[in-house]
Amino acid sequence: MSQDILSGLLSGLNDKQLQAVTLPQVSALILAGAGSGKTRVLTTRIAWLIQTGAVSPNGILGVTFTNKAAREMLTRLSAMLPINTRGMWVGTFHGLCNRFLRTHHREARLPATFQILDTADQLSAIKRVMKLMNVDDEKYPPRQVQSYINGAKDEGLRATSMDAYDKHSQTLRDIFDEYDKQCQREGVADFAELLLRCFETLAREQTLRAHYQERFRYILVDEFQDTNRLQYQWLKLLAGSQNSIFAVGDDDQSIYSFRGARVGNMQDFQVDFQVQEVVKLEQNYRSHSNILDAANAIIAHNRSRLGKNLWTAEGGGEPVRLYEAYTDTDEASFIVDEVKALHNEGIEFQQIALLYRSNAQSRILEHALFSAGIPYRVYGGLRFFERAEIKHALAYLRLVTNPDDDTSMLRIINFPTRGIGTRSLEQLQETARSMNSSLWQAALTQQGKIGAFVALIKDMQDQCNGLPLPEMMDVVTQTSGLRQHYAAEKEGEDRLANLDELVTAAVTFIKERDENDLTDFLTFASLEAGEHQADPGRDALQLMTVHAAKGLEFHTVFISGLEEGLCPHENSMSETNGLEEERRLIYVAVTRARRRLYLSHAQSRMLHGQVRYNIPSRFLDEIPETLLKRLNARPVAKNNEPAWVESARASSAPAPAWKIGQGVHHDKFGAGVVQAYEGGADARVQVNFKHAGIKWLALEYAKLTAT
DNA sequence: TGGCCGAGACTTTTT
DNA sequence: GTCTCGGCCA
Repeated sequence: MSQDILSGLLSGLNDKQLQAVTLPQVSALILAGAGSGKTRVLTTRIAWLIQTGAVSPNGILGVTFTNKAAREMLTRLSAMLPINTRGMWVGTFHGLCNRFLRTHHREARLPATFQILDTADQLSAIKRVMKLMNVDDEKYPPRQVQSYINGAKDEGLRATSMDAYDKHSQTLRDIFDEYDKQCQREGVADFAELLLRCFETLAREQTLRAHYQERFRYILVDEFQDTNRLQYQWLKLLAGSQNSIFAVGDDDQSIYSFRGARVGNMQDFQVDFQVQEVVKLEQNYRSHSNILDAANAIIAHNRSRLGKNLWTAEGGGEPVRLYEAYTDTDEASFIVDEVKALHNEGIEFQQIALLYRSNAQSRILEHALFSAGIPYRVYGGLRFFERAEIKHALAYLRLVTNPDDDTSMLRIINFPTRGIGTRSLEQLQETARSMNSSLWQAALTQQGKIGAFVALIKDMQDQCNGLPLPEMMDVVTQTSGLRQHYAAEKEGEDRLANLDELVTAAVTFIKERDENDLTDFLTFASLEAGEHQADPGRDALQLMTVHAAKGLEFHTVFISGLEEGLCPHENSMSETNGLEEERRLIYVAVTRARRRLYLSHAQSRMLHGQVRYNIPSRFLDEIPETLLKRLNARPVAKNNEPAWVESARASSAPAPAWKIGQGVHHDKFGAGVVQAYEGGADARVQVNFKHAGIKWLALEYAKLTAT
């Protein structure tokens, strides 16, 4: 019986995958290329460990970066094995640290109901600290202060260990210090704090550390190339001297260094954990080889690599299409026309993605799509729990559990307006400061409007006591006056609908987790901000940045704006290894495509309200010409046809007919035999090369000679 | 308190 | 081009 499960688990794995899954208890680095079955290996490894009796589900720690990835792992796992995954520690770094901190809040020196600050909350908390400290926000832009603080925490540093060699860095350090004190006072933790606090607690509390080290015999990490210094230290601490870490990652897909991700962790890991063998998963199950060859050729230009080459058992497939547009609008209309054609051929819109380097590029594409009536969906806007009305409602709820949360208090003390103006607020803040207490404590001493607000929150606390979550949502949105406020607003319907949706979210939360704890729900809202404004169910084209596309795949991918300055982005050039990261970005983008890939650039484009003339991205030059099919714009379009149609037609005229079975020679691929032939606008031949394998070659460009 | 206007920014953002 | 923020006025 269990033998059956075991062989079922392992069947269908290729040699490398099998090797990775069945490694003995050693720390291992799995270099998993794009589309190489990484998630499958990771989950099968866990299932295999459990099924062979190496470890109980309790002894496994599985870490990912996104909630989606964590969910995916759990879902697959429960499909593989008849186990209850509920008690398993599989989750995101933040989710797991949160779990730890809730359980051991005393040792971590946090209130049991501590709240989590998201990025926006953190920024306003920083602004508050700076105001209190009388720091000039022209000299110290709050956003920069924020990235200073987060950058430090990501490295595992506190204010006390920050260098301060001049006035400026001293001030930054002081703000950092004050900010942390404020968070502590208010019982809140930002994202980075979750990790740092968990790390520090484990480092300090010997008993706790021993307990978890004893427990987590097998630690598995997804997207290891994206770990920052602190996350790596955290893993090391948990691993201790006897546990093993199974790290899966791809250095070529490291695109988050601007957020503290440190590819160097992969090299360090090999040394620190005496990794004997790096298992490389290079067989790609996603794309045709023309696409992979293009990706390989591009990434080969990077110097700092662990080294890896993707290959596929499938054929060459279609050539990579390259379009040079005159303007950004021309580029957009080209894409629209191609998308229409593809859709007519039966490709679903949702199987087509338009990728770009920066969000600013989406507008013009959206405009063209909208005019053409093509349904599309843009990823990356505000998420559900980030919407203003939702954050307002949540702020009331946060005060209900933890009235000392000043950030939430300030958000809603006068929203909807109840006559508490800037002046009275300043007085209240002054009082709080002199009492060295939270705003709430100060407010308790007040009469008048502030007193009425206190009474309002107390009333909510009473009403919510013992209620199911969805009803709490109702109580709060009613009692606070939020509903009335939005009902009276001209365009308030959407916001009201979102408030209703909040109730639904609470219902779903209870159904899925079988718990009714407000703090848990609020944590969920912070840690899992919800879908990026989705309109699912409808077949729509997918628009997103390259970053957002990581981990996804599509039948057809358009990568637009491949121009110097945009991609590689000009701002990246001043950063160390900036160019290499930009190249990895292109690599990620290219490897999203299964069957068809379009690359495009425009000679001129409107950027920041100015027309800019860009030269084609250097990355385009790195793709071998033999893999490309150029669809160039023509200055004049006849018959109202898009310019590129004519161009394609014009190039179709002379096509030397190759016969199947004919021996040929190619400068790069060497000797081969023609296997298939296609005529028409883009005549091409399929050649089976002795050494390079089967490839489709565009006759227009490939220099083939008969042998 | 809210609305309007001008200045200035503007790469990417798993949590 | 377009969004956000801060200041100023009704």
